[in-house]
Amino acid sequence: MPELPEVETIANGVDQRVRGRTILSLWLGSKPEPFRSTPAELAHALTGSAIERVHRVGKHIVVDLTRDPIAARRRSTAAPTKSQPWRGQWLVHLGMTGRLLVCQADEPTPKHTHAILQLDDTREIRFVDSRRFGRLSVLDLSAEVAPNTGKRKSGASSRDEGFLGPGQEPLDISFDAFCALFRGRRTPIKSALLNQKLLHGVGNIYADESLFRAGIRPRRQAGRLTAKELECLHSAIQSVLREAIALGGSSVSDYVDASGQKGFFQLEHKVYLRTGEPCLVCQTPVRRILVAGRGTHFCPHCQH
DNA sequence: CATGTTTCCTGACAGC
DNA sequence: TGCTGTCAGGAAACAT
Repeated sequence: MPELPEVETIANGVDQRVRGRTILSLWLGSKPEPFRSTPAELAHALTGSAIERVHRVGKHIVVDLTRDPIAARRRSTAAPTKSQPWRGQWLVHLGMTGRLLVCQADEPTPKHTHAILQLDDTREIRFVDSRRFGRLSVLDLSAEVAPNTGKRKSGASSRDEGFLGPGQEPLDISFDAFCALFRGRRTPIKSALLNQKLLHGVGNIYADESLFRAGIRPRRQAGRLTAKELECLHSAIQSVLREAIALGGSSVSDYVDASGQKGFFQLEHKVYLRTGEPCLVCQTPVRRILVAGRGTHFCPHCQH
């Protein structure tokens, strides 16, 4: 399932392939679940827009879009002399099984394709998602930025809480800010790590792997970790995520990047999906429990 | 507010 | 072979 390292890999791959291209047209499937913006909003933001860059925020792939004033004027009769370029963003959340693929337009369309963006060459960007937990939405930045303050209007998009919300980037967060996230929380540390309102981008695989590396049991109360343990966890999360990004993510179930390549970090997993197998450090069988409704893997000897 | 539980989806896989 | 049942999980909705 795509978490931060997988999303980073996909976003980088898509960026390399389509940066600078223009979206000529858009096709949307009939299943409504994947669309958090209306089809009209999606069409308005995407059709005719140029892709300025593709990057990652938390678990979202963010496609920065622009339309220059000349093109915008051509599209409408209004002709302001000093019009700013129109700006927007296409947000893609892959959920469990979502894929964002760049391919030739004549390649066969896979089952569960929900959106196709035709580019100004012979290629397409396709959003494919069998389980339909993934979500597509667009932001109109020109409309949502107040002219005087430059700040986004409050309440512009409560639907995109996970994207614009309070969560912090785990690779950027300072140790002090990291500690503050958990202070006073009685929820299990694993639940806190999965909470996107606290940290962006950590999912089931990297929560388990980080807790193993830090030697902390997943059910420990978040607010009761010692300073030393928090220090271990802070650096464990960052090192696990960085190593996973370097290896192109973890390919469990059917994850592939923008060109269909698999990642290699699954070969480095110490506990995730290793239930009953010997711990690679102490040989104790890896145990599986349920935390926050998620399968949770840990070594009862190495983690305290 | 904080925390726990249920729901949405389909493919994979076990068992008969 | 083909059917049925179970399970996985991100995040939102709902319940406590």
